[in-house]
Amino acid sequence: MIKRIKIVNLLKSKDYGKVVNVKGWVRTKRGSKNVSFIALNDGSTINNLQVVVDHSVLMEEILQPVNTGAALSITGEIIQSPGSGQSVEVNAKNIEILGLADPDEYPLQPKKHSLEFLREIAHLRFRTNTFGAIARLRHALIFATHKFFNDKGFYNIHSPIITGSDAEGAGQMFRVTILDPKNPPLNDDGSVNFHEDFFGKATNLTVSGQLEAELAAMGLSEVYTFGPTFRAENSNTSRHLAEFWMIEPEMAFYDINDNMDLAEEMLKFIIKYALDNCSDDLAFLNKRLLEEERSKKPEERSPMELIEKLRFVLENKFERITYTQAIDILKDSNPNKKKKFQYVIDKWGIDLQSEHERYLVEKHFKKPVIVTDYPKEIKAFYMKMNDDGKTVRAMDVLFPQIGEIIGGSQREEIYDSLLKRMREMNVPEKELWWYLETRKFGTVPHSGFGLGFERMVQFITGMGNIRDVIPFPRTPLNAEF
RNA sequence: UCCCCAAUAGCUCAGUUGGUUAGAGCGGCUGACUGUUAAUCAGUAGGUCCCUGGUUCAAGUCCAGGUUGGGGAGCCA
Repeated sequence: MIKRIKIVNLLKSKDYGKVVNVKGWVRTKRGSKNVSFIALNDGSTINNLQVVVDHSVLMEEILQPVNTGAALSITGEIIQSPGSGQSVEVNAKNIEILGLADPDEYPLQPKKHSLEFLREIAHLRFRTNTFGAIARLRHALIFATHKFFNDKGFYNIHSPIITGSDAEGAGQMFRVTILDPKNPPLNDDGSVNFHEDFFGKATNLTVSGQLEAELAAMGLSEVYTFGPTFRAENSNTSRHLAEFWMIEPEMAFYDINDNMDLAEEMLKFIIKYALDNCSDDLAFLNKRLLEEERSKKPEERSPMELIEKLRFVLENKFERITYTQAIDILKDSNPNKKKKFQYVIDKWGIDLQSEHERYLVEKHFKKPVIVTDYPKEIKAFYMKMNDDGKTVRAMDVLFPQIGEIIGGSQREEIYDSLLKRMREMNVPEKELWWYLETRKFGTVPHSGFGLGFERMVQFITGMGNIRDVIPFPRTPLNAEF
């Protein structure tokens, strides 16, 4: 029995004359009278293996039903390729058909398909160059994330996916219940009696692991979560999912500056990991983006190619400004004076809109920007109050094209101050008794942030729509597959 | 949820002012071809023009409603 070799390793091999077995899916088949060529891919690399079928060795009839999409097991000899597209190829001695793909039904062709079409056949899109590259990159970025934190002595914490608290304050939640929706048990006042539900209380899917991560950090010092997150918002944009993956580090003894340093170091580590380990896939995505941009108007094109942009982020320090400085810059900016902004900046205290964030990142600083010290009114209850009593130690990391990639803060660690903020913002203190207790027993200054994993994958792959960087996207009206 | 745009062959698209039998490229199939690179060449099949209703002698084309998709905004990561 000849052992199977993966195409990624075979393409690096120089064992000419060695007989090997490869298995994979046919990308294209082309032939002439005496010889046929099969481009075979097994997902181990974006590059295809060229399999040569000499019709004097193997009957052409074997290949007759083989088409794009068919799965083959091929045994043959590694040879140095006389052709120009590759250095190594395989001379087939035996071909076993593992599974055919009826060309009348199989939707993928050896041509460019629209991303919209591929979204409709998400079960098959792993077999394309683009989605293969994204899947491999996504994996590498997951691995790099764990490596980064592990190397720094952080512990990975599995925060709960089902939560009994609806006070996490990050948007609409998905209810988790085993009650009969047509006939739920009712209280005397007609409301649903959740005491009879599975957990004896109303439960939801988590919108954030932060509060639990804070609990862990209060004993383990430095922790991070990396888990699924669910938001039942009716968001229809290219950067929102109802189910996404979030990375949430939480660190005891870190102030807001330590927090920013960590965020910047982490993003750069992961980008560098991708550049160092995924060069073939990135080169392909770089080319893909370039071709896509050709159809855009010149003024809408990105000033940098994908890889160039990643290097640029890596080599430049993120700009750090306060909210107040951001408002001053925006107030004096040309688009604001000429009323080009849809929302004109007139006074301190308003929330920054996408157009403002994009101006700061893409036009003014031309690099990632971290905005800190936002007005307390537009930020969450748990953020540490500054001495001015007006702003909190929040930080948003803004990236070109995708906007907010990280949102974080130093947390309010003083019991009385936190309780005051909860009451001001109508956060139910009774439900979060356990959260408050961390401020009662051995409280320490601490910080953390949340990074939307898919937004980072978007940035690194150059994909414009977040639905294309997660295998099976969950968005309003879409839970197929 | 709001604003804008789109839906025609398996895919990507064209379709004039409303006017006869709706087209192209790619892909499929058949054949040709001395090693091709999304091969090439010849031939061939392939259509509920998104759905429902309306206007009209006549609708792929105009109007209304709906569905789905895309872009932007909000919510955010």
